[in-house]
Amino acid sequence: MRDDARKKDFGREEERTRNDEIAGLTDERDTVDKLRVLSRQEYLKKRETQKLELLRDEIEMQQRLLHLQDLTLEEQRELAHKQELYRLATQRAKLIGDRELEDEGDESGLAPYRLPEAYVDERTNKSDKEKRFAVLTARYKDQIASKNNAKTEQQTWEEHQILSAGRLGAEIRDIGDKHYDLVMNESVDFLAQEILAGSDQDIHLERTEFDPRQQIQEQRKSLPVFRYRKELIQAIRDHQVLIVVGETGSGKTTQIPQYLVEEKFGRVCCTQPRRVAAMSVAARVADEMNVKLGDEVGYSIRFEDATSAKTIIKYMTDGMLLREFLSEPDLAQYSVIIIDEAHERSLSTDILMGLVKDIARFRGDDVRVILSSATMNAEKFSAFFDDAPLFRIPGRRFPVDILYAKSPEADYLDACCVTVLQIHATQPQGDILVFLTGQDEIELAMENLAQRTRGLGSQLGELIISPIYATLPSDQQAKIFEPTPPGARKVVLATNIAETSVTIPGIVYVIDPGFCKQKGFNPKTGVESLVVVPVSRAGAIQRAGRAGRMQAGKCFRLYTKWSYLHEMEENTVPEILRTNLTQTVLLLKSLGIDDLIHFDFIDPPPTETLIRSLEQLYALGALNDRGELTKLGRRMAELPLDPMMAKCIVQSEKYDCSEQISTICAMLSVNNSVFYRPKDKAVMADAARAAFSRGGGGDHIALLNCYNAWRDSNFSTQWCYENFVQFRVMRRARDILEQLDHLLDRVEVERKSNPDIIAIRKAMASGFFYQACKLQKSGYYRTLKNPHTVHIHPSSSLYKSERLPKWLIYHELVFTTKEFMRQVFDIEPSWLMEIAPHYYTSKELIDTSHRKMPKQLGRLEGAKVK
DNA sequence: CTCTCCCTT
Repeated sequence: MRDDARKKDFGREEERTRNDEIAGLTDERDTVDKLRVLSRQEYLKKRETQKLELLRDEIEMQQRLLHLQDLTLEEQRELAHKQELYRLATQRAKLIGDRELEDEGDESGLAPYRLPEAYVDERTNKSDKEKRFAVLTARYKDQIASKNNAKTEQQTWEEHQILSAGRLGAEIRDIGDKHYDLVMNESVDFLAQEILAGSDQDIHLERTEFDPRQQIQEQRKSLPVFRYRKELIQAIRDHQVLIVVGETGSGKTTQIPQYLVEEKFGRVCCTQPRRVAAMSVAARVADEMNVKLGDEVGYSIRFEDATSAKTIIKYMTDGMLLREFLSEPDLAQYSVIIIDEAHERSLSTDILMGLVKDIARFRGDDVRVILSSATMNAEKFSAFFDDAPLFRIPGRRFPVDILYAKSPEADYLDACCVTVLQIHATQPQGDILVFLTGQDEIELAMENLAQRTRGLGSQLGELIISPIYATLPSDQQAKIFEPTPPGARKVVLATNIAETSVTIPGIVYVIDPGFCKQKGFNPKTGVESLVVVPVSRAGAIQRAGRAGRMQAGKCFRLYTKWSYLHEMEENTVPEILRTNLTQTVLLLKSLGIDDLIHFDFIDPPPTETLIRSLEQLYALGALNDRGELTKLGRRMAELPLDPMMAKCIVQSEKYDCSEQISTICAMLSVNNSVFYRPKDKAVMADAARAAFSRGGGGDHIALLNCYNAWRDSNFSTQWCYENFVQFRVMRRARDILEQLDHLLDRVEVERKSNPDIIAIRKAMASGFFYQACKLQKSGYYRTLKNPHTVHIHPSSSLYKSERLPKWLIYHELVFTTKEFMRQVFDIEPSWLMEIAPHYYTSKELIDTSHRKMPKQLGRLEGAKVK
């Protein structure tokens, strides 16, 4: 308190001196100018770190955008340029420390470096879409401008590509090359077996060198889809549902909506499985049509709606369209519905397909449906939509040689590293992409590679090792986009993120060990799992394709051709078959779909999953005993949360703590790592994390404390850094909280604050009573319903508690090496009687405190006996 | 005494 007051006084003092200074000036205009300068100085000082953050985000954004368009050298160079700017700017910030920005400029006689214009309004901290997209689209404009030069690097590059693409299935080298013996004594033998054919007949484009607008139109005409325009439009006229099969680079996502608008089909919506894709494709199309983004062409994603009454082409995430069904069940505003990337089979896409099929029947000739997919699953989609015709458009890709291991490898991680070095020693220039299963494995591989390359520096070129996975802080993610220096070779160790979400420039070689981590769900126990499984053939093809984005490439599969053909599944099991569907079931119920067992799913989920969801919704009071949606259920469906959390929010009113519960729900929603734990600073990170749970109350209260502390720091990045908290994740939690706060009005919950941790935990328990468990004599826990043994996850704040709580509620049950409860808090059994008398009998909730319960020591002994 | 594959409302 006192500290705060002093700070405020200090601020006022400063202001006073400044005002005195200003008062000394006679000319009013000078005053204004001076004010402007002062405020600018103030502004610069205050916002420098945040601006750096923005630049970094922008880099990240652009990197994510890259995968949507064909990569050009311009794009890469611009990105590299930005990264260099960012590097210099951060370096400079470090160097000058507290010195005034203006001073340095004077000393050197040069204007100090200024960051690009911020596109975030510093008052509201909201992004200004127009500015933001001016920054984003500048890239395309630059590209067009530079093409007007006599012979650009772009042209040279493309000419080179045309030549190299001519040799389809370029020579396959014997990997057991003679250079290789110099480097190491072990190797992995490969057999060259097949070629993932390229299709690049359209790469040569004719150029007219005048108007940039014309250039854009020329570019559009060069896309493979263009030559099929007439037939495509005719097919759409003739058939209500059409499956468009086109590989990446065919231009289907950007062009088809434009053709439809040019042919006056009416309003078009096009769904994407990812947010960045929806945004960047919309930006691209707005540019091609020469309109302002958000007018005729717009996008709609969570937290951002860039559409208006004028919008005729709307790109959106699939989940967003699903939400639109709630307010407009027949989607009457759209004349054409395009579901893009349907082959990815995301949960939302699958549900959409069922709903859209129904709409198509209901609305008749009034609506057109287009499913856009890669080759896989296309026939299946056609069968689902009553044998809808397929329309095939060739893509644009370079050939990739595929090599299989001669015999299975026992230790694939080791085999990966050996193969990396084999490629490095024997293959021509080009970066390597290795697919691994998770962060742990990536870190192991980094160590392994570092060890193997130690002392080899003089014999081989430098090997730059970069990791990439989703929870890696964004500044470290940026490393994979840095151009490889001449003579060196980059190795990117990636998770599945590199399969679809991020495209890394310069990759020529792919190493595929054939595994990935995959989420699963056991409907009988409600346990989620995250286990390593073999990839499907479709996944393997997708991975191999990553080698052929820039030039002809090679893919090394660390499994035999026999296992590829006989042991691997054809397709990845769609998400709908391996997730908890409670939230989806609630959504469908609120859309008036009563008979879920017979809903038209393209792949019907296990009946147990649906029944479990229905039971849970009944227990929560969202459905009545006839399975009909209740008023409570309708309110819960409005909230973009898991029904258990939605229930907590609705119930929080009773405990006067809706603010606290909303905060906890927002923090729980950003499920992945709020807390950052680098290996070398693990002790410090753990200590910082422990500080949030000092007052007790379990992990949920710790999350609340964490958010509030960050809010009290005025959402500072520095604070995040000091407390090993990920800024990116916290910012997302803030967005979610803001959205929940708006929705409180709609679900008629009053905003109230109550810091009492008992009230907060009771409110949380009113949604999660379903997931309670009780300490056993063994020192382990046993769930009350569907009894089975579970363990507190070691990352939990209650893991090390001296006296283990007798009763716990968990947020999530995940099987990895054991059945772990992630995010737990302790409760009194009497609360369960108070909250869910319909669900528990008093017998189940007998307090056994009179009996002797084990402490931490006893638990360990128990483990030893077993 | 363990890590959290990837997405989305």
